[in-house]
Amino acid sequence: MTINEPRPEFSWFRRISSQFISDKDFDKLEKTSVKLIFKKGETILKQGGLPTHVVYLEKGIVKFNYENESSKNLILTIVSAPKILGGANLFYKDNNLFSFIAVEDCEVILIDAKVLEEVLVENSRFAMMMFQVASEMFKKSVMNFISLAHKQKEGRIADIILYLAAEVYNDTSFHLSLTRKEIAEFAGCSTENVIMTLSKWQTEKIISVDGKIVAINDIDKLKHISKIG
Amino acid sequence: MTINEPRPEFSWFRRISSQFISDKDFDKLEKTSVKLIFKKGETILKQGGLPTHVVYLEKGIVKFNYENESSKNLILTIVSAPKILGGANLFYKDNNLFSFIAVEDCEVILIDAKVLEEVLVENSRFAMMMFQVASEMFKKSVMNFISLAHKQKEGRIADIILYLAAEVYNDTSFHLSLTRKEIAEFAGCSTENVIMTLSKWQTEKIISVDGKIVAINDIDKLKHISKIG
DNA sequence: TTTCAAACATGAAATATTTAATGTTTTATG
DNA sequence: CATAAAACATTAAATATTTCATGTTTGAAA
Repeated sequence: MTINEPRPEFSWFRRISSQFISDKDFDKLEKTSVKLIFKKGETILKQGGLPTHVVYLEKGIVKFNYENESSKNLILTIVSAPKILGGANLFYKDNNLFSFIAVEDCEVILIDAKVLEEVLVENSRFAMMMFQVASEMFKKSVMNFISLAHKQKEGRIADIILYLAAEVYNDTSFHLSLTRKEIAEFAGCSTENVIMTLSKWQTEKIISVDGKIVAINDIDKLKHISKIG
Repeated sequence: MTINEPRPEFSWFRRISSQFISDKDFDKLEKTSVKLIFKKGETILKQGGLPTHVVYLEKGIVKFNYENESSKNLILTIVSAPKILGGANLFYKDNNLFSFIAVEDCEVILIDAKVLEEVLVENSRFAMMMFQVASEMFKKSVMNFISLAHKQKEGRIADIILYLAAEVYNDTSFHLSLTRKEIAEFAGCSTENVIMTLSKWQTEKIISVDGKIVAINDIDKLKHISKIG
């Protein structure tokens, strides 16, 4: 983790915020913010810690990771920049429910939570927008959980591949930055199951896998697997 | 479902709101609200419908129910009155992600979402408080899902019994208003599994079950089962 | 009160999933 | 570049879970 000067850009966040708050208020946020660079695998915000900052992800990919008492991980969702990382950690005063961990090198701006709250209180439309953003993230997690509860492994892994293509990499073929173990933690199953399923789909020509390179060849078949669970 | 006159009381909601909004604003909410009574099993708010109202649960118990394409249900969480039913349905502009269904007879006040939004925009501290409440609900669902993903059936069912005792019935012995099937939909497992597990715990004297009456005899053992998963 | 449907209950068979054992490949680091 | 650790991969055995078949009990409605 290294500190990077000078002042952060906030480009995407500035654009969407400008509809709701004044330049003065945005400057206030910017002045108390700090830009950091996290390398793959580094923890941006730790589960159990106090929510002193709100994370604006400017570049990179982040996993929402829950670790239980036995050190088993569960990935709640995975998001790509640009995004305000909210969910339960935004507006929520208790200790962070989960960690944010960089899945790829990330550029991140940490916004002081106190200052943000001041700005939110002064700009209720802005607050509403931020809550919408947080709800959006919540919805992503819930949909993943629903898949997890309703479907068998194959349906869950199909959902994850489809989700990654549509929402994270924005392409049907992509360089997978997650390990098989992480996909398993996302799907709530064993690593072996992920490996076996991907291999099987490879032989069935539904996807092509070459190490970290994944390409969806037959998205309809994948969607069908997702549907029948 | 029957309409009940005259004006709703809002007692709990009025009390917590009074710290944040004026009587005038509260009256505005009250005037556009309608009090309804739902019988056990009736749907208060339907999945897929538009979030035209925010639900204030004055009396009773409600399940958050998600139904998938194959008509299989998943219970996200269960809450008891008094409570503002939020989560993704509050402040969220898309169609409702899930239904609210009465698990026991309920007294409910439907608040016009548009009017509430007006009041929220005018009273940012009140808005923040409502966000907190919604986040609280979110946390409950997420914790249930985490249990679901990390633990085996017994750990999950133990979590549910503990949750119901602590958060819904506020007693270690209670009249269970859920069927075994509903517990299964909460735990994400088969009905048979719930029945077998409860019977097993009954013979092990961890709980007493007599039809709908459930009593926790050995809460430490139950917590241990929850812990080891 | 009778009757029917749903809920509750149990055990066995079928299926899904994890664990363990083993080996190869890739990746990071001294 | 060598080397160790992690990731990837495959299989069989062990375990967990669901499905199915069957029967009893309970509760709501005619």
